[in-house]
Amino acid sequence: MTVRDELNRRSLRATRGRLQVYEALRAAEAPATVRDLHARLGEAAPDLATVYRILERFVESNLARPVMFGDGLRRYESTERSHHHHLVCTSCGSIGILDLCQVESLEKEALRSHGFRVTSHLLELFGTCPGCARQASRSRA
Amino acid sequence: MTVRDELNRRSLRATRGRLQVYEALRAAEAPATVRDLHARLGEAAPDLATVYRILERFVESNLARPVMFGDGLRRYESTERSHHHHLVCTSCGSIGILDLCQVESLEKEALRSHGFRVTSHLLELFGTCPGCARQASRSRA
DNA sequence: TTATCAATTGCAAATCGTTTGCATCTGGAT
DNA sequence: ATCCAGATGCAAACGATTTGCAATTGATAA
Repeated sequence: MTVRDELNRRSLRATRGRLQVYEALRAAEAPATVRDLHARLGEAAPDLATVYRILERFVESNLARPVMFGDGLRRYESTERSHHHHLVCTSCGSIGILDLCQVESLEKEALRSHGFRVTSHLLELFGTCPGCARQASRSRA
Repeated sequence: MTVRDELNRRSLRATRGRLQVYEALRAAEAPATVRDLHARLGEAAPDLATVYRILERFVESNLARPVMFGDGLRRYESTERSHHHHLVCTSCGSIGILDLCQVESLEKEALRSHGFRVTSHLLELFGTCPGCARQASRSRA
């Protein structure tokens, strides 16, 4: 399915800006901020405000997913990859992907103890990636 | 242990503003934004910028803990209550507390599959509280 | 108690991410 | 080729948070 089809299927006009942002999102190796995406597109990039609007639409249409690391910046990632969580290295900022999610038991507990029905969750893990751990042990030596 | 002691123990001067914010934080039934806290203190409240600085200090000193719901606002809660997660009702905004945390297995998996050492995490659950669920079913009827 | 000084605060201005109003442009249906 | 709702560019507005700096004030020592 081509990009245009994806957009079409969601009745989103296939404008140049959308095609560009869509590609940038796909190409990103990690969740990207609006500024990141905008910058990656260089000269031909649509206006920054437009990129904001495009991503808003993408989220509504489930082409993109917002990602929050709690640093006040909103990031986005393509929905091509399914639900997962991130391993955010607090030392170098690298992002790992954890394709494991075990919130069901928490959801059950929320329902059991509070009668609360969970519909979505926010879960990100922070720590040290192997590379940074190696460096740290080296410089410590 | 009195408030002053708590502050003292962390070599934080027991200023009026700190005492006030500390009490407001304790009294809050849910994680509160800086504006919330500032507003709750009314007339005698320290400057808003000061409240920001006070909370910054409180976090450093582990008297307060930042809480992120991904809506772009930073909230704080007292650390008197130990580590837990929140049940955020997306309908009425009420906050429930879940004193259960099962990220250890995820941490193990992160280490096993990525060599990533988790040091902290961000986990919030969104959904519908029992009150809102009742209302919804009623109006649906 | 009083003097002293670094820590703290108030105030205003600056930042920064994000949103919005509005006139213009354009994709795609006719 | 025409048309128009939807999309965009641009600039201004916003709201949360931060910062510079001068004035104030806890807490310690005399």
